[in-house]
Amino acid sequence: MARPREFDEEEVLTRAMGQFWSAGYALTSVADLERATGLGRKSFYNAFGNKRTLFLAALDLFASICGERYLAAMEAEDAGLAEVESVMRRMVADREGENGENGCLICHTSREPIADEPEVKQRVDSYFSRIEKAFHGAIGRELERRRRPDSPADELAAFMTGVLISVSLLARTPLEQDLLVNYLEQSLTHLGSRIDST
Amino acid sequence: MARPREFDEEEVLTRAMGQFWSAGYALTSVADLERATGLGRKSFYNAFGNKRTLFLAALDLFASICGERYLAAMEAEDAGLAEVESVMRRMVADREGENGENGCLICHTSREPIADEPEVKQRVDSYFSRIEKAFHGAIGRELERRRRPDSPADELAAFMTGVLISVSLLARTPLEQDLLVNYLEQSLTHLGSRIDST
DNA sequence: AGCATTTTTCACCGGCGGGTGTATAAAAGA
DNA sequence: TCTTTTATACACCCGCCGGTGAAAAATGCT
Repeated sequence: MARPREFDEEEVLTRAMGQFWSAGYALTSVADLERATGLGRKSFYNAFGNKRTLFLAALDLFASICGERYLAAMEAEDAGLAEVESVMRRMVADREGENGENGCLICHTSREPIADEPEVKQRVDSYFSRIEKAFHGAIGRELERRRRPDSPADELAAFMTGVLISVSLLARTPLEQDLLVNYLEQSLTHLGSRIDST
Repeated sequence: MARPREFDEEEVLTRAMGQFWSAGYALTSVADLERATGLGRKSFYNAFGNKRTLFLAALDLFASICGERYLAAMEAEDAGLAEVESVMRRMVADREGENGENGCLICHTSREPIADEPEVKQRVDSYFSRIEKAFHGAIGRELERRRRPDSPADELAAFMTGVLISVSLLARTPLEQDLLVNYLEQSLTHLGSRIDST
């Protein structure tokens, strides 16, 4: 019927996400996206509408990737304190890998002006609440296992949510990796000791 | 001898700082600065050179103001755990006041592209290390008072540095104030318990 | 008053921002 | 082969960006 596309939409989206990830929305120009994806101007607009729409798609992709890599382990039926600890340690360790210095795209986005737009805000809020629910589930189960029905799972889940988001935000700071590791380990010590004894 | 200025340089600097504070460096245009200060284009360039130079001055002003408001209490000769706690609580409480949702200018700056420029990087680093030293001093004194010479003042100071910067960064996030208060209180609980007992 | 000096006003510059219109190229069906 | 449909290449649009030039206005000094 017509001329076929010369690019794979999913791969382009992945590259675009990488660009937003490292520079943020406001500081990514359409020229940057062309460079990152290899697409021409018009092909880009034909396929994705505009910069904003592409960004929303990138946010969704990121949420599904990171949900899989980090949150899924804590959302498992039998997840407990061990899973919380390993996930958090993986996050900090990942800072040393590819794109690691970039932290979490959604956490950064939450601090950009574009986060005021409803379609963005909704995505940020739902990701954040997914984080909190994941912690609540795992921590709650750990407390149940130790037969502490009246324990502060709410408080601890909210605390760990703050820690997780902080780690992502601190990742883009000149603070040394040592300090981040120490920060995380102390937070986990606190979590552990509050679970051990009320 | 010559025509006098129609503005007070210090007041203008303060207003400019406010603008950078709420929007950051990259997202503040010279037009924004004109609006915020009331100056005309050329007056502005005559007085401050350019946007970058003005920003450096704003950073210095901010460091001295915040150093006074927060760090000074912990840097006092006899400061201990009580001062650490009250300073941190003040920071979180300040989020509800004027400019409160903006957190700390220097913390935000550390995550902007301009932080790569040496003159900026140096200011950020020195402010961060001042924070860490302030914590180290107060926590160290508290530990001495309780006769714990072999205690982990280093670790705890680094931890609290992470907490302080996190609070500033989280301030610009859609997270609820409740969550921030809880995050801080748990961190202080951890600090207190690690000081109490090794 | 007249001059020297500085500040202010305002028009202007080239460059880059997001986004579009047009012409051409490539495929499928007839 | 010819038509239809869609994708590409590329020139182009206007508005905002940081920064500047030139002339007017306001002062102190003589």
